[in-house]
Amino acid sequence: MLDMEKKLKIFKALSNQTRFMIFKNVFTGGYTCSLDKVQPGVKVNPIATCVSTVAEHFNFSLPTISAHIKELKEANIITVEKKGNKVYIEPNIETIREMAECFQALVTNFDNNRELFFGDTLSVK
Amino acid sequence: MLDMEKKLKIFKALSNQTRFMIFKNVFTGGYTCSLDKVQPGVKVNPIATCVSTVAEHFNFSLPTISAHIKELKEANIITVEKKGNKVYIEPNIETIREMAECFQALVTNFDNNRELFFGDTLSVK
DNA sequence: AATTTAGTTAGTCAATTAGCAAATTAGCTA
DNA sequence: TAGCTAATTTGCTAATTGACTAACTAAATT
Repeated sequence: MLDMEKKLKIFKALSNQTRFMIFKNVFTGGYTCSLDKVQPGVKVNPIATCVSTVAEHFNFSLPTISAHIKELKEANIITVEKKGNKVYIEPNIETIREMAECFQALVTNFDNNRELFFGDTLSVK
Repeated sequence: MLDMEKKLKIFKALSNQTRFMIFKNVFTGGYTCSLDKVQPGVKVNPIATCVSTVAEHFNFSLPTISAHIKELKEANIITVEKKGNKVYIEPNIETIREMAECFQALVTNFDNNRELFFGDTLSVK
């Protein structure tokens, strides 16, 4: 379960446009870099990318992108794994699934409460 | 549909602990202030609260809380309505529903892609 | 009409953030 | 081993954020 502190980190990580775009592209596999460069025998998720490949797609310096990726990692919405001198980045689907569940729980509870206590109406006299 | 700019605002709004707590309590109805003070004939959501009632529950000044509420409003995750000299605050369930759908769509697409393209396995040789 | 209540606006300040370049570390390659 | 590639760390700056108090506006109460 995601406690408040973890949620705050996730929201903060996703509140910056650059990080949001990195996340988007890591998540949708837009910047795949691993399959064509991987050493024989190295096991890497085929949608993984790496820091410099991500950086190629932004007009920001590598250190800036690296720092953003670190923040996404610390929010636990991506995972990173060093193989050789590259750092492979993958989406952390479990955290996203939990976020979906949190928001959905809010909606469900809200609807249930409204029905149970207020007869499914939003206004009172 | 929530475009990127709207999502960024929502994430930013929820990335601050004070705003997160305000949101939580507005959403779960913890700080109800309206029913016992409402004027005859004034229609207010029974789970609505107002700015000063929220502020009572925090060790921050009223202007600070007011500014936080403004940011939550501009992120469209709460709505505010002035009645007399009070501002009643309500959760905006529709935006939360959309957030739940966005995260769920990400999860669903990820699972589908993995199954379709990678045979439901995360690693390749 | 004067006072109180509810809330916002304006101005200030310290802390944090997001960017950069330079230096450093670690691993690969010739 | 020397040099290249990938990434991180360090130190810097400008902009933004989150808090405050004081001053203000608007509505309700006395």
